Amino acid sequence: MNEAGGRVSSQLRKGVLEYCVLALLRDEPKYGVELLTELSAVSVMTTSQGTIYPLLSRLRREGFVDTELRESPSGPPRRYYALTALGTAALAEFAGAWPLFRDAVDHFLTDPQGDTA
Amino acid sequence: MNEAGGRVSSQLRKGVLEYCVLALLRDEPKYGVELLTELSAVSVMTTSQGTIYPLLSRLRREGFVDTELRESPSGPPRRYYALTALGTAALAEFAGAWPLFRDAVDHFLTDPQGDTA
DNA sequence: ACCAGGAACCATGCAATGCAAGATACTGCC
DNA sequence: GGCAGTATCTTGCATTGCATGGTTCCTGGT
Repeated sequence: MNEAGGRVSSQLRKGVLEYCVLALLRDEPKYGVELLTELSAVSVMTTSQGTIYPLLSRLRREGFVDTELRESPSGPPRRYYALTALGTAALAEFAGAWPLFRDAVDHFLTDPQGDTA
Repeated sequence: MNEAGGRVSSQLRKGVLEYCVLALLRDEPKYGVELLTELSAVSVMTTSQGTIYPLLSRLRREGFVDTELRESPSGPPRRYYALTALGTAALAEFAGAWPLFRDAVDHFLTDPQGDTA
């Protein structure tokens, strides 16, 4: 029940977080906590470890990312996630569907009756 | 199954459909099948009775809408749904949260590293 | 009167996904 | 050895869209 980004934002994240993560990995491999940090940079996308790790596992299981364990300069080893060709394609598919969806919601919010364009 | 608006759009709808319905009711009460038709006008929002009726039941249970049974000129009676003050407030809350969320996704899709503004 | 068909509504069971809470493991410092 | 900090992962749960099927009511043909 956090007020600022509460129930609404939580439901909004469904099905989008996955692609934000893929987008974050577009340029270079990153590890879990790093992704968490970059997501938090945009407050509405802030999420937790309990969300990100199952999500990353699923992405790996479905072949969207490859993983590689690397030693950390200080701490336990980090698992780095890198986009595969399949992951790139999935991201592209989302990038195509998103504007349609976004404009649809904008449409309903601003002009529900659609008559007085 | 529908490929064009398949798994991606389906997940995108989660948590948004509810508010699109509230937006549709903003100006005047409407009944189930009518909402289904207006949603379908924007293809990515197309959904089914199995989605809309449980959703409308929930909106009623939570006090976002009031219902009124009216006779139909031809067919069984129609249950009309009208926005309550609570529903109007929920819609306003969503209308406030949506632009933040929308811009966040746009940000990740277009500039995942966010450094070269 | 009777039956076929369609319009409208609703309930049940399932799948996908985000989340809170907790468990495990590795490193460095004292 | 013990403690703190970083990082990964698992389990159980709540929410929500969806497919399927069933019920009620009206209309039209015979």
